[in-house]
Amino acid sequence: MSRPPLAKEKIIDAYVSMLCEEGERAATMEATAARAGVSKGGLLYHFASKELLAQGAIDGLLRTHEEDLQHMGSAPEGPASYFVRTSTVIGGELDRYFLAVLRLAQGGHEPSVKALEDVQEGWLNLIQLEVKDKYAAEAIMLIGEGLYYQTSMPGSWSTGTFGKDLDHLLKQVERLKNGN
Amino acid sequence: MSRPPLAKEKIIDAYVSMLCEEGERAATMEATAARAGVSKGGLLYHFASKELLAQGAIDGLLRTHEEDLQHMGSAPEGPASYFVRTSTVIGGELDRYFLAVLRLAQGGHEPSVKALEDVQEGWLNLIQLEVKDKYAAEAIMLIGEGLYYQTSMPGSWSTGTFGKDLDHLLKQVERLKNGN
DNA sequence: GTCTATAAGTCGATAGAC
DNA sequence: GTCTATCGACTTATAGAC
Repeated sequence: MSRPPLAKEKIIDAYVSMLCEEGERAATMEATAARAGVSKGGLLYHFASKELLAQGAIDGLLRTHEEDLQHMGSAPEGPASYFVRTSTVIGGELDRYFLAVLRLAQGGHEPSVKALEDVQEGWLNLIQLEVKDKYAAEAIMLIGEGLYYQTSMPGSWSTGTFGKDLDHLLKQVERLKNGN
Repeated sequence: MSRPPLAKEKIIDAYVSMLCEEGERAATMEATAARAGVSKGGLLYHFASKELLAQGAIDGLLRTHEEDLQHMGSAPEGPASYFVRTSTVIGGELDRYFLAVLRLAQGGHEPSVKALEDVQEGWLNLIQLEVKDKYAAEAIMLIGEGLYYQTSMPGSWSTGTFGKDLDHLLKQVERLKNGN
């Protein structure tokens, strides 16, 4: 896990951080290089184009997403509650990659849109294993996505209206889980 | 309502359309001028900076949002269902302004983030008049925002997974509205 | 009011020294 | 591997003709 040259990881980390904290427009190759502590030419040795840099962020998302599905599938509270609960907690490795790729997707980057669709499908499949009512499962998915919509607002890292009411929100999820 | 010079409206309309259809990055002043049928210099006579152009889009959002609150408050189905239902219907004047300002906000534009917070607060207040349970109202808001999260994906204009299941989704909203 | 021309700066990417 | 230097394209904004 720590074999590849250190510089590559530092660059991806800097790129993802800039996407999360300052948006896609600010995440230029020059700014990324400066934050990673290398020169622009040094960055381009490891990532020959901006497209390859974006692909690096997508790879990180898919890798951490697979790990997350393991945790979600074996969570004592069940996949649905696990999903909604972790939708509000920003700061983990998966969240950082997710938000970074979300920013790329919202900027029109097609491979990022595709990656997010795959991630979303993985979540929905697990939730539907627990919540048999298809439309209740979809409503729960939308609540989680609504929370991501909020955290995707620049400057509002985990300061959303709903973060502090998480326990009450999970009760609403319980009501959706238990059919009429 | 139709007093101000026609060119200004054409320019705002072109700017909003480009934000919606091709994203923030493509909505340059040059491209906006071309789409509005004026030259770059002609555009800058009406909007002296890109910031003022963005403010024009925000003004359009706040104006149409006030009109929407009237409809939402007097909707026979109630504000909550009206809100979720109209979250999936893209194409109206408000939706265009909302999506345009959302793109600006996601690009890090602070005045747009502030405007969206105000719009969101207006919606939540109306929903809470109907749905007394505060947390049920918040869950309904999140479902609507989850739908907006999907429509905010470039290239997926109203082709989301949930658009065709709207009737079933509204039944889930009904369950949240009627307390336990 | 609307245009052309251009200034001034930034972006991604290349070339070549060390 | 990492750097400096620089190119060509693009973006916002200004100046001034009509």
